[in-house]
Amino acid sequence: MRNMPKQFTRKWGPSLHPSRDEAPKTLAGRVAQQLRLDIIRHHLEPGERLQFEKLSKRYEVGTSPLREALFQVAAQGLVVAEDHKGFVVAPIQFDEMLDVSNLRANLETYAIRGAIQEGREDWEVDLLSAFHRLKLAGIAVSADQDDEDLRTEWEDRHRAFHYALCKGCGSPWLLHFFDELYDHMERYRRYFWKYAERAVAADNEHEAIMKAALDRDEERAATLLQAHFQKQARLTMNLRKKVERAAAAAS
Amino acid sequence: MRNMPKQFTRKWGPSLHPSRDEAPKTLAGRVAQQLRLDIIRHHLEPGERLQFEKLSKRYEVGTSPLREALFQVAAQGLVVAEDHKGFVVAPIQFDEMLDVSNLRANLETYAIRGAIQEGREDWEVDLLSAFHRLKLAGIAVSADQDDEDLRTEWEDRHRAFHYALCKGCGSPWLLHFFDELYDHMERYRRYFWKYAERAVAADNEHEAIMKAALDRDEERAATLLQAHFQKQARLTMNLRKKVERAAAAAS
DNA sequence: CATGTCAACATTTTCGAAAATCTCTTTCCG
DNA sequence: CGGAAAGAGATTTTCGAAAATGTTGACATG
Repeated sequence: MRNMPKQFTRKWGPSLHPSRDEAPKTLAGRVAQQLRLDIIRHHLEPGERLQFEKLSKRYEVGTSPLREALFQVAAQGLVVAEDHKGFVVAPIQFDEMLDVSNLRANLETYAIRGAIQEGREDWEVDLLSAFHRLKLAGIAVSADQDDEDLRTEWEDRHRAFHYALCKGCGSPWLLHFFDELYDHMERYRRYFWKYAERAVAADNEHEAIMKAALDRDEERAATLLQAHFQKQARLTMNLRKKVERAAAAAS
Repeated sequence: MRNMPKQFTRKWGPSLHPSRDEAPKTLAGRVAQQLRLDIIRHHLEPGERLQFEKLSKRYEVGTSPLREALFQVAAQGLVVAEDHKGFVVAPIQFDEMLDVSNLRANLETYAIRGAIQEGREDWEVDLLSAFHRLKLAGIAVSADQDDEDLRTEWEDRHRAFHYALCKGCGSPWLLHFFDELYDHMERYRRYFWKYAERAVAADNEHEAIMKAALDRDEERAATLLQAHFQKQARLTMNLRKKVERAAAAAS
């Protein structure tokens, strides 16, 4: 046993997406995380060119770590790299948003089915507390719709809730894709903050989904989740028209 | 119209995974592709440390492009990066293989449904020719099971066939995930070449799936595809036991 | 004998400058 | 006037060396 090659003894998990909480020890990693946040939160505009000189000043690093950070974020699609032409913040593309939303619907449905079949006790506990935290943040936001920090807190907890739903499925690859897709979705949702009041709080839907999951009712949970995504997609498609009209009028 | 901000006018698509055919113009990109192939084809061993000095000689590049290449491949999970400790070829983990396989089954089923609903004429044509090419390669391989090049050709066409199945769905994100997952799957499949005769050629299954797709019979296609994956999973799980017994005996 | 500390070494990470590539303007010719 | 060619300028990409970090083994200590 003791002489088995090390590829068999390593504990498994893709260890891809760096966990949101743990800070990387290298400059490149830190810059990558800052970049991600700056893009998701629209501190960097969609379509904006990312020049090394400017970013070097902004993040106070040399070209090497900056370059590595850009590649990390580019692999995720939040920036696009063109050979010898540099990097650009990924543009806003409503068709892509729909694609992301549909794929999320599929993946999370798959995940919740797995979680309901295999999820253990701590999955239930985490899910329950994630929902509670989301609910409280929802109440806070509806009290003051314009507070950036409250909305950001809500976003974080919303992500945590959906993540908690999926977590029980025990598929690291799925959770990795979840993270990548959710980053994009959050960016799109934040994009609409500028153009419209917050989409109707869907916490009752979240609660229904959670209850179905805790009841281990696979079909009900799947149906509710699909409906949840479809409703969100409808709402954002309406906003899309609004935004495009506004953009057309401005020209 | 002409003054619309550029994020609306860009044509859409995530443009993530660099297309397999088009060669990157930067050193880093080229090295990344070579690295991918070397890992998938086991020219670099699972678990092997990737030291800059050695890789610098191997690929004849400096540290900067090498580092960028490693990050690109690390984002895909074929190598894992540890801060200040360097890079390692992703280990072989059978649990992960099962995860990848299950996720592929789900994603490709989702894709084939979309393709059957929305796929256009050229999708059908591409699918048909991809199958034909796969079939021919299968015949060639069964004639000489030990020819590396023939098997590699078969692998390429097998990927192309599954890709052609999914392509009609028109979801760039799904196709991106497909590429990432398939790279891992191919690596695992090649891993078994060393330990076992090739898994039974499943070209009759491929043909049945293709026909169902061309008949636009969504349910039949989905069922056949699921069965296809389940059968492959069973086969590889058997091989897994064999490999693990061999590894245990060797120690 | 086990445990902790320190120094020397190996390796990764970062920096700053040189080389390569692209872009934009100007110029020249049909 | 239109379009190709050329050159200046801006930007990205690459290299090689310096700085930072992790690792190993010897030595001292409980």
